[in-house]
Amino acid sequence: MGKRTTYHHGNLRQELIDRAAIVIDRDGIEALTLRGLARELGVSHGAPNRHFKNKAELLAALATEAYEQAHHATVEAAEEVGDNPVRRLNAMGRGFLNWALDNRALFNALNHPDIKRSADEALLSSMRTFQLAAREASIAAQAAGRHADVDSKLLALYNNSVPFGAAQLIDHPVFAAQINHLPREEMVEQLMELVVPVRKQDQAPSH
Amino acid sequence: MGKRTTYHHGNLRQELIDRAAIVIDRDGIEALTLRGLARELGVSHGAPNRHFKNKAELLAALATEAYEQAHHATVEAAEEVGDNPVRRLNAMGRGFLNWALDNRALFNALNHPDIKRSADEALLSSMRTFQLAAREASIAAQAAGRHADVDSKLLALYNNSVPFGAAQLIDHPVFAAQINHLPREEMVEQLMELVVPVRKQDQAPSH
DNA sequence: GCCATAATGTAGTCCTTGTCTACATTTTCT
DNA sequence: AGAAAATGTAGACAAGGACTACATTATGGC
Repeated sequence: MGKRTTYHHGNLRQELIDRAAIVIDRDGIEALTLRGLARELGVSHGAPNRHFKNKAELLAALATEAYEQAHHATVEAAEEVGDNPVRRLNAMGRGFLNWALDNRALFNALNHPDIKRSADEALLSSMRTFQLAAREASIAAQAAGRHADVDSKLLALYNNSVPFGAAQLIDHPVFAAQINHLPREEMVEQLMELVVPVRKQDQAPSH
Repeated sequence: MGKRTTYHHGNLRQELIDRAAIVIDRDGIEALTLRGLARELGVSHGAPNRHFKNKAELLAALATEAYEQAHHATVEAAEEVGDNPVRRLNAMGRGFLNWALDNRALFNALNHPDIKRSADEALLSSMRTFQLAAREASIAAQAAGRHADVDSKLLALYNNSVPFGAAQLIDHPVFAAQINHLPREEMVEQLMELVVPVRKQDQAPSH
């Protein structure tokens, strides 16, 4: 841990964010302290204040990284399935859900109810980038014929709600017991198949 | 506030829970303190400890009440629409979502990532009651022909994910901008219509 | 290369909070 | 009525957030 020879740490800001995610996974969000992070990284208790004015700002930075990662995960998943807009929308849901399940601390940061209060420009920007990609994918799929008759904003909400809600429920101590009999990848795929069916056909609304 | 003449408060435990919800709505979860609650209720700083061993236990109690209220709201919504299992499932989603939007603090408590760590028997019990009702409604609708071919546990996850995820997203500063043009009730109804269609027909899978 | 200045880390301080303990008051039960 | 349980109070202490003055290092103009 934290033993270093140089006076300056070199990369403290990013390591604070990374370590915060580890601590949240390990001990919970309530146990996250700036002083504790400083100890784990081998710097003095005041050092984190040079990078984050306060604790809320650290949370905001964590959430910013969360949105960036989520965006990356969804876009990458879409790229893997080619050009079909419906397949892309389906893939983005899977990509997001897989990312959320693999990065609980970041997903929690992204959903932290206080995040709205301390949102700075960087956070808002990462939110918008992520949201825009999700929205555009939904609109493209709709233009390709999926749920053509539904209000597009509402449809985007629906498409987004499933991965967000499922990520919440899947590691819920009571709800999770239902579904852990399925392999993760299989479960994610079947779930998204209910939202945006792609197995049999892409665009016809009935089956 | 909190001026009282009697030595004993009379109903401190419940008022701590109620006030906690108010504080969370007003100032955020990070701003919730036991001493602050004590001040607002006009009791000494140690009084809350008589009812909650620690802060986590207060959060657990808040979450317990949240699950009880959520259960009540969903069951009541189901009762209002009669016996048809598909209509009931649809109504429960609407009931939950409307409750969540009207009770942000309790919904946040119910989703607090640390809740799992401090779950006592009362909380687990309220979780199970709520989860069971949701699960049984999903199974009943499936028995009535809705998505008969899908794994029932996965289908229950899907049915639950939408209200949970939507409640998260609807008051999100960036995502919300999309949908606030619709009246709330209308939006909830249209959203659940996408998950469990009831307007045109109840049981036929195609439209 | 030199040095003014910014960036970054340290140590000390103050205030608040969580939690424990000893004690006070009230309610409950017999 | 009186013992025992429940509930509230006051004080103490450790830990954390946030501020300050100061120390060390990095950087950019010259």
